[in-house]
Amino acid sequence: MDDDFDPIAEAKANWDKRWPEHSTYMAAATSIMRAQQLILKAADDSLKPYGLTFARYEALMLLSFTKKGELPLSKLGQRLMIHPTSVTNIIDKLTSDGLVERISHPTDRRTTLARITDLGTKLAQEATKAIHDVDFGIGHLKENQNLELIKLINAVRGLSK
Amino acid sequence: MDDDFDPIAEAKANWDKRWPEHSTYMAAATSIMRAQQLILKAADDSLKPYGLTFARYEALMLLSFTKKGELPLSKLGQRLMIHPTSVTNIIDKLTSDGLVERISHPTDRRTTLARITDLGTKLAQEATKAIHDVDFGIGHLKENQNLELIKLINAVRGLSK
DNA sequence: TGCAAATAGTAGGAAGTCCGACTATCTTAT
DNA sequence: ATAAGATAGTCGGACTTCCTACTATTTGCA
Repeated sequence: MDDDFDPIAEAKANWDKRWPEHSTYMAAATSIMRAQQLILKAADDSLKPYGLTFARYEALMLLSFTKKGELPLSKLGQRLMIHPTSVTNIIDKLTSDGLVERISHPTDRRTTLARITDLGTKLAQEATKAIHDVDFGIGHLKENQNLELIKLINAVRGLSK
Repeated sequence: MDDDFDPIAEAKANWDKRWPEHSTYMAAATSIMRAQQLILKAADDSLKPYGLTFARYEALMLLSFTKKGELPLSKLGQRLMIHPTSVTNIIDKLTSDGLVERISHPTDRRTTLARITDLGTKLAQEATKAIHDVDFGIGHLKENQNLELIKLINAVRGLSK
């Protein structure tokens, strides 16, 4: 059994035989899917001791960067590029863990603000150390590889110009 | 309101202020996470008319590439790089849709084979046309961008050498 | 031979994601 | 002024993923 057999290379070979003009799209798309799994797992593992997931960590950090430590849920969703229902889900959990609290917006009664608590701030700091220790699961990359990757994914995201 | 405001660039700027030595890791990791969501959505949307998801489409294609149209579930899991329980889940659904059937391995009574049905084969062909129409959600990339992306993600996956 | 370890698959449960539907509130255009 | 449309958030449901067991079988070593 091949131990460093690469399933993506195998799939690409199958595509090349049948639909060569689509094979690199398939391989690039599949590569991103697999890489995401690896990164998410590394990040989640490093955050587990703090009771956080990567999704919740990102939300917490976003709040910690604001002047007042608060943000409307809708804005949170935009920044994290997730569905409104996912925001509700994430904030529900952060709230029940005492890391965030829901407060009402002073002038717009539709909107709810999430505000980070002192406990949330402290936990975010510790969690950041942990996730930096593994550099988001890609600590083995070089600086210019990171930059190149960001640039290419900007193209994927349609920001290339 | 900025309309082509980029949340990842914003996050990177926040990191640069505080932890500049980790900022490109954060940005690269986050980029991959977001790109995966976009690609998965594009793929799933194109497959929806056929009642398939990307995960199930991949499994179906893998079976269709084999000589006999069958593969042990464990091997399927290795190729798709997913957890054994996810394989069970995917094959359950494909089976109940009549696209695949479970048969027992002739010599090893522990293993179950998944075998693609005629219906499954036909559906896989049609679904492939649909997903090729959108080129896995990244049809706007150029060939060399695909190749560069694959290469960089091989590094992420630790295959660089 | 025979027992421990590895392998294959599944059940149950926790998380996360999305979608559709729905209420409440604000904005805008007539 | 008011009716139509946009925006904010939540609920319920569907789906996928993983993890922790757990059973059944096979392999391998002693």
